[in-house]
Amino acid sequence: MSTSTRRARERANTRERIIEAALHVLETEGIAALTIRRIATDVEYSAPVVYQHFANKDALVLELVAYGHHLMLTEFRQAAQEPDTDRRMTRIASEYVRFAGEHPHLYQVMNDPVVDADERRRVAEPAIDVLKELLTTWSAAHDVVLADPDQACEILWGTLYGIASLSYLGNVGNDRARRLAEQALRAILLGWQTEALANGRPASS
Amino acid sequence: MSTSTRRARERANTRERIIEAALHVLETEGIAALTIRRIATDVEYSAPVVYQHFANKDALVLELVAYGHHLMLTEFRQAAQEPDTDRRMTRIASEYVRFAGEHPHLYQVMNDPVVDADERRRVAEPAIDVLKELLTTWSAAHDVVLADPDQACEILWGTLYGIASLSYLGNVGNDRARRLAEQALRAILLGWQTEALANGRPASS
DNA sequence: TAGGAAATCTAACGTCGTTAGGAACGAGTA
DNA sequence: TACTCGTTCCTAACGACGTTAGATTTCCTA
Repeated sequence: MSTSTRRARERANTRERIIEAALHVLETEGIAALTIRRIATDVEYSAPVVYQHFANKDALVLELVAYGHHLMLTEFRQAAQEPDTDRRMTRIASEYVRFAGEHPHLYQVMNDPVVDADERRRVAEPAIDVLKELLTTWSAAHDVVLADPDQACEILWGTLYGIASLSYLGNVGNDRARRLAEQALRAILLGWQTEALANGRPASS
Repeated sequence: MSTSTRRARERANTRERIIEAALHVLETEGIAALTIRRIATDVEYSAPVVYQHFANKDALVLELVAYGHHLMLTEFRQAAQEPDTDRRMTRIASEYVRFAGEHPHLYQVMNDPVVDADERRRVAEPAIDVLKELLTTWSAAHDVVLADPDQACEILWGTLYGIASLSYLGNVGNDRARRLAEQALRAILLGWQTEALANGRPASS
């Protein structure tokens, strides 16, 4: 009995080591270096051992994607502690882009079309939920009734993703991208605010 | 003399056929099917022949990327004919996202980090310039002085890219993404307008 | 200590991008 | 017409990839 639990513990341990090795390779050398053989070598095993812990390479990569979103989520929660409602939104924007700049390869994999769309959406959900929550409190604080909060959240998420991509695709530097994101968010929110102010009817119709 | 020109013509012709075959494979079967051997088979040659026309696969792919931007540019120019200044901007947004939805695999390759950043930026430039031009006329028509028009253009470009990506990454349907893009653009522009109106000073500070 | 399951390895398959080396072709010249 | 030479093209191969099969070793248990 005790030996079987120990074996299970060892199994879980090597599984974790594989993930960590994969993450290290990805972050330090990019996605091109992320091969099964390379990862196996780093954990001092032969390649087939990896397949005892993951069905295939995609499953392993998905684990990295999930970790990436987890990491991003914690940074989001930190930014969400900002008391000022408006500044909180721009900080989220800034943090999002900063994350993409600090973990370019991880960010790239997090949004790589090769990983299954459903899985990608699933692991991204918690982070999106934080944004949604912040948007809700923002709209309440400014008496802005959004006709479709989900839609509004998707707009913000897409905008942040796009501007962060400008950075990691090399179109603009990360610092500049952060400013762009902050301003984009500010402009969108201000637009919704004025729209709601102009007609008593809800914004984002 | 005449034979050498004929040979050159034939060379250029097979080169073109290779590009067309590659484009066809990409658009109909996706990037995973885009292999040198497959393309060579489709033009009834052996694989090494491709390397007489392109230094490597990346060079061939870059040709597809350039074509994609060319295609997008023509659709942009068409949308730019819309007389109404505001509607013109939302139409650009809509067309951008529609393009991504109609040519998902091509769009994916157009923004794939594996193609060189400088080259990618270079081939994308004309399309961005159209957007910049439209933004300039828009700001003039609304007496909105943008502090940094380039920055403003980058924001719009990034936003469109992000929201279009929501569609091709499978987060939202294409029709919905088009509406999102239109609204995002509308909100941003309205935000800038308000900002400019509020203080006599320029928007997008 | 013998047996059997679990863990691990080596070797291989098929595919990829890419290159080397030689065969076939076709135009200009003796 | 026969020779030559540059171009064009193909077959074969290399190394690396993800992945699987089968043999071998390790280690617990009875």
